[in-house]
Amino acid sequence: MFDKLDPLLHSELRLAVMSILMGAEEADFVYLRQQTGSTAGNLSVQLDKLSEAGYITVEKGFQGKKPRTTCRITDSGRTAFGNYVDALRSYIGK
Amino acid sequence: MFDKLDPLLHSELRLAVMSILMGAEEADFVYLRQQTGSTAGNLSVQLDKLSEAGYITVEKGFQGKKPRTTCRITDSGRTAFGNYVDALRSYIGK
DNA sequence: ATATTTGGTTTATAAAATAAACTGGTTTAT
DNA sequence: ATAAACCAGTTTATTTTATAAACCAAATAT
Repeated sequence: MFDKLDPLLHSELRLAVMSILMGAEEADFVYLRQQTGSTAGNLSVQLDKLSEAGYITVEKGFQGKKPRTTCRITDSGRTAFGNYVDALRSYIGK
Repeated sequence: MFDKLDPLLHSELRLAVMSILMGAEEADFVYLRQQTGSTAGNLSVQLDKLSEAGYITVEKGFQGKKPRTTCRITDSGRTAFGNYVDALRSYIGK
C-alpha cells in the first residue's frame, strides 16, 4: 500500500540539498548553507551521509586561498530522488 | 526558499496513518496496523503523538468483548496534512 | 600583533523511531 | 477447571537521527 521512503532522503536538510542539486549541476558549501539556512555543522554531517550513500560527490579545492567544497548529484542520487518522490506520492496522492 | 516541514507529519508511520485517515472517516488500531505493516508498539506511540498534537482523536471502546481503538482525523489534522503536502512541493517540485 | 571572519570538522546532546518486553483480558485446547 | 495460546494494546528500553555547540586552521582586517 505505502511505498517505503528512503530514510536517507526523508530528512528535511538532506532533501533540501538534493533538491538544490537536482537543478544545479553543482553547488558549494556556502551556497548550500545560505539556501537551506542550516548550521555549518549540520550541513557538514548531512553532506557526509549523502556522500557515503553515493548520492552526491563532494570535492574539496581552493578558490584563491579560500577552501571551497563543491557538491554534485550523482546518477544514483538522481534515481534515488526520483524514487523517493514517487514513493511519497503513495502517501500524499497525485 | 524551502518551507518548513511539520516534524509531526514528516515521519513515515505517522504520515501513513494520516494518509489513511484523510480518506476514511475512521480506522481502528488493527486496521491501521495491517495497512501500515507497523508493529503494535510503534503504532501505539505514534498514535499518541498525533493525538497529543490534536491531529487525530482516539476513542477506546469495545466490540463485543474485544477492546477496539478507533481513530479519526480532526479538522486541524486535515489542515496540517494539507500544509505539509504544500510544503513538500517546495522540495520536490510540482 | 592580535582580533575577527571564513570555511569548515568533530564531538556532545537532544529528540525520534523502533523494537522488545509486559499487561489485562479472552478464547481454545486438554 | 486449568493451562496454553492469542488478541489488543501499552510501557519501557535501545538504537538511530538530527541538531547544536565547541573547536580548528587559515586568511583577513584592525
